[in-house]
Amino acid sequence: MPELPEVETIARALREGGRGGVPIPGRRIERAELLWSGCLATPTAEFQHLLPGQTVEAVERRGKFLILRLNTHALLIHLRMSGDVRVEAAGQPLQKHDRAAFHFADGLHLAFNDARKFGRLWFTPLPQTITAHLGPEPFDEALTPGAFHQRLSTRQRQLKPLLLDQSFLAGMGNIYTDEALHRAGLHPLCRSDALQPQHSARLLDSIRAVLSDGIQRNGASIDWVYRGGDFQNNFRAYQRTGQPCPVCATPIQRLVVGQRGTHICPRCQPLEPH
DNA sequence: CCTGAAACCTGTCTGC
DNA sequence: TGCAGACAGGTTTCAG
Repeated sequence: MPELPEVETIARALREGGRGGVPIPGRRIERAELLWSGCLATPTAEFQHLLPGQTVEAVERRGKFLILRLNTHALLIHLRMSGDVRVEAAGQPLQKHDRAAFHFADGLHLAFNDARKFGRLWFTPLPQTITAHLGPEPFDEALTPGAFHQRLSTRQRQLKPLLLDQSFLAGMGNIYTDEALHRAGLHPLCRSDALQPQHSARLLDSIRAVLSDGIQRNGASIDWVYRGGDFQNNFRAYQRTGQPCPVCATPIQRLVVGQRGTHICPRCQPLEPH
């Protein structure tokens, strides 16, 4: 489920509580339990020896990474396609597909659940080395329309795969990319260096608009992967094949771009930008 | 540098 | 009911 708005929603719940969640900053991890060792991307020995006893000092998000800052290290969580985290009372039984559990000293645990086993954990003293390859945050004030246009026009890439490239921009996934391109009236196969400055500005505005909407609605819940958000009720293109475009009523089409299901309005999103 | 395909996995849904 | 196939919110790696 997780793109930037979903990860942001989870980070906020872990940090501040709300939506039934409990804040975890200030809590000490007494025991770390690895239920499927394949999810740990850093050495197991450090994880087992240095993690117990550390206290959660802060919860942050960078791109789609969830970052728990501990005393000397950080725990990074990437949910990939089907990952999820739960905070619950220690008495609650672990669930099917739980891959790791962090037991707090005061009777709570944080469970990392991931049916498809794509998600990963990193336990490291230098979290910035893990996130170093990421491009700018979409809401970074330094990312001006001019700077964004510069980034777009110095590459010769199809727009959709470029927006999905985390080293170009951090946090976009399949849903929000389709939604942003629809709002901007740009075709996913349009070349990034074919955009005029006004197109780039429109795209940046659209990206920020769909991400803001998603965050405001606590993310999107689809299929059996559920988070509790309701942005899925506001999709204009994503998974709306055959349904009318909310702008011009033309049926939404599905195509495949870069191996990803892609949804467009053929009328609002012509190949030649205008 | 760019594109497309395959790989990593399990679960759900559709159609025969 | 069973079964094959398509599809799924992501990322990495490799061939051309």
